[in-house]
Amino acid sequence: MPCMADDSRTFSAPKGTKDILPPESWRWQRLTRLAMDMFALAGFAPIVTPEFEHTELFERGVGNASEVVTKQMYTFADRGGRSLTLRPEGTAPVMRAVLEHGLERGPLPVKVAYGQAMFRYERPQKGRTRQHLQVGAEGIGSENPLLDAEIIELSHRFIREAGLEPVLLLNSIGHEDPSCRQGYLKVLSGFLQEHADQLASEDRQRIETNPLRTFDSKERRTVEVMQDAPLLSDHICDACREHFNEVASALTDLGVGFQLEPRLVRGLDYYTRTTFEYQVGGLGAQNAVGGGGRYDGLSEALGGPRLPGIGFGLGLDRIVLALANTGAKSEMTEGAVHVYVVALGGPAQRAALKLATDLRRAGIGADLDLAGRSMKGQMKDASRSGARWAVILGEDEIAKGTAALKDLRSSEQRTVALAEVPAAVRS
RNA sequence: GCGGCCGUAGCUCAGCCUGGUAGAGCACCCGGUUGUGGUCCGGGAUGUCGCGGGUUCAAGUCCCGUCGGUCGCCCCA
Repeated sequence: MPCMADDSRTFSAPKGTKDILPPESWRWQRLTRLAMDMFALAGFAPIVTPEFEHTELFERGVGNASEVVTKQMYTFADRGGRSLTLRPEGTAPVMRAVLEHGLERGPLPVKVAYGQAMFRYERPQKGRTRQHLQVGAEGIGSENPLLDAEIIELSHRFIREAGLEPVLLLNSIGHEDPSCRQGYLKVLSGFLQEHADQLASEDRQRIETNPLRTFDSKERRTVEVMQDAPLLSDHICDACREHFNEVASALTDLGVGFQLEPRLVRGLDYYTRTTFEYQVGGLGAQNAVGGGGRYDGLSEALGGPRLPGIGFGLGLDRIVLALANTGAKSEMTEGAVHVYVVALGGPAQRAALKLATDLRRAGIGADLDLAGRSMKGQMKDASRSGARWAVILGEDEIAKGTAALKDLRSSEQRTVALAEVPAAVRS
């Protein structure tokens, strides 16, 4: 692959970014539309937030202890000296927008959906780039466990509709209170201290900073120790347990299969209670195509009122990657061109452009050759374009006000009046 | 931030070990048909062999550096 970063004549895309080119770009567009349409059918309206925010939003929202904030943010100072950061995740910006515009004073829950790029400064590898596209939805302003179920069912259905068979992992991580998660963290820290000498050194450091994350470790020694670690699910408060049971039974009602995963921990600090993650194969070292959870304390962390909510984010890049692995036929090559207008001779080109334009104005996909190809070349290009019909305009046809209409599937050809072409190709 | 592998035509890659004038397939364009595609046949264009330095009469090939890609660790969608 030519890389010309140090060549003065050409450029390459920045490290960790990529271009999405035809024909693959069709699949991306289709998936994004499918997501936003499905979310809309469930009452989630589109929202668009800025590509960058005040750095402080993520520090306070996502959490200073999280890896995303400490190591992975694209932070820069603008000309006014403000510290800004390219959006690394979608939920904090949405909550900020809700609070800024007082949407929480309207009907609740606020239900919004997005399809936007996220930026994280990481070492690229399979399924991980520095800019990736996520589709997601947020339901803000309700504690009802049925909202959890609604959100989870929606994300689950989208992944399946996209063509994957995900495993849904479900857990509750309780809420921030001595009677619940904080109490548990003391128990867990105690346990980790006791076994500190058996942990991998990197995990030993996390006892102080973020003990929950030791459950994520892939170090064999740590994993073995964690087999016997006390589980959060055994220590959450009654209210959280009840909430979780409601979510689980509602999901069962809806026919959504899930797997309880008491060790599931997610990387963003704002999560409370319900957390979930979707896993599929074929992603290399990565295995999650998406996830989400409740963030009942996020609004208050940002200085707003108590405003519980839940949402999810799904990585389009990983979904596309996993799809390629299923061997799912990529019928993504077909564009929207239905008619290809073949022009014979320079003067005919003008008539061909006119006809193609008329067809487009009538809502019919049409293309033509403006590169000066031979007739054979144009017919080949017509075939390549995926068009069903070829309309041939030569001197004879123009003189008579007709066109030769060829069905590219059956190879049948007939002559029709020029004005009747749109009607003829509609059938 | 750390480690493995890889940079040769638009794409996939051979050539590198054993230094001697740059190759294949696919794709693209033209022709085989006074105006007819998807098959077939013939022809054609295309490369600072990632970049910089070193060794040598001679470097795509050997050595050093560098940039990039890729996969993994960490973490996450």
